[in-house]
Amino acid sequence: MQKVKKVKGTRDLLGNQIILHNNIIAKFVRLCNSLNFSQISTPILEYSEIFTKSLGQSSDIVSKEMYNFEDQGKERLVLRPEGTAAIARAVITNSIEQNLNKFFYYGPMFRRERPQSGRLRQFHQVGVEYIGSNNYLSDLEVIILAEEFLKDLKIRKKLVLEINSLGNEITRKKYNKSLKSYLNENFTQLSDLSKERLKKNPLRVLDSKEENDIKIVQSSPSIIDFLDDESKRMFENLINGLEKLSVNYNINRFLVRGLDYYNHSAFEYVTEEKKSQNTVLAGGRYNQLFASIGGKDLSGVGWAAGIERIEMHMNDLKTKDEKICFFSTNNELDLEVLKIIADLKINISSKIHFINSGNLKKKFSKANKIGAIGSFILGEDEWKIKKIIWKDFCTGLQELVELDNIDQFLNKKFCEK
RNA sequence: GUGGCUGUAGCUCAGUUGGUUAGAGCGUCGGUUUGUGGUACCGGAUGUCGGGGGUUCAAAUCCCCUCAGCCACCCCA
Repeated sequence: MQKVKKVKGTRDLLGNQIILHNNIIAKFVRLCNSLNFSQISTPILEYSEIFTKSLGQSSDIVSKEMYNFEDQGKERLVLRPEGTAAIARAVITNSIEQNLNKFFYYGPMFRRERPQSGRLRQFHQVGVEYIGSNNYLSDLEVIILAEEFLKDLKIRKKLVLEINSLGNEITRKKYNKSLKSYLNENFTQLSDLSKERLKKNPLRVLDSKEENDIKIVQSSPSIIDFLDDESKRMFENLINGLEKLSVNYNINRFLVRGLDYYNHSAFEYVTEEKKSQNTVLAGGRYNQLFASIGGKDLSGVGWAAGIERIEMHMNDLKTKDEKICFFSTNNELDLEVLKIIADLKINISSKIHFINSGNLKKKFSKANKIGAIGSFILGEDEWKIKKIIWKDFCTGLQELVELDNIDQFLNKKFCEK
């Protein structure tokens, strides 16, 4: 049985899934608008260099996960793997670098990985970017937005906010050196994987999952001790602010970033479930991003959340949409029924469904099966006197409604709900 | 990219140590006479047992290959 397949790691959204998906976005949009973030939508296609220059050649995203191809005009294009770099590009190309830009966005992202729970090749993100401010208060503002968003979705309590500072470039350089020498002292005890990581990106050893690595890492030097005065002040201010705002957080000195453009604050909302994909929302500050793709020296802070990962922690929603069916007793009246539906001038949340086949019994049965709360039935006798039957499926009672009054009848019956 | 598990009707699954026409529940369709559903009863249809190859008198069942899905590593949202 060879059915047509969908592309690996992609999903069709239908039924309750797309309702949930749209709900999440709707809540996000409402919240962002109210905090004066404005929407931006950038293309899914970008030139490869937008990401290769900003994320870093050595990052996994660039080195092996990007959908990267040459189009018919011999241009190197990619399906965007993330939002931040693309938005930075948009800020530069639209010449709005001098503005204070508060953006929010949502849409699909693409990474060619092996799919598993909470990981897809086409996935969807919502995110915000606060660009042009180097003030820790902006960090706080986007974190508050994240807090409100997660509370609105009723998943905040399932998550822990972890936060760290990566300092600036100088701190990182110094710290890297110290960490490297520490790890080299313990080289023989490291896992093979971490030995490899030590060469490519020593910071990554910090979030290894190997038991032995974790032990070694416990007594490694802490990046927080390497922060220069400016970075230190920034981090302290941020922590202070979180305290003042009663945001629950956890300082996690092992929290690092795989992408080159991050510095200073880094934060993640994670679940403590054993699931492997436990990051739901992640963000931080970036000060080298703009320069890396040829813009002014701008700084920003932002985060992105995976819609699919949010969904994993949400309860199944019960859709309680009311349906009202219309059908005839005699198929010759079907066009009349359709005309009645077309002429309705109503403002109700219930959905109108026209049943167009089967004998009368079947029609009732169908109406019942789709969960209708009641039906309008047009019979020959009633049609002659310009009336239609309304049957309430809960009570089983019927009444006759004047066709001229059907709008009022419906509005009155279903409006207050 | 590496590893583990799974693949039988539309869906959820059963299928005993290889043995005749491959099963159940749900769903679907039809019926239980007239213009009335939800409940009940009766009946029908549907599968190249993921695909290909092999072993055997005989394969859903054993072996090999392949594809797909799930899960984990890597990495990340």
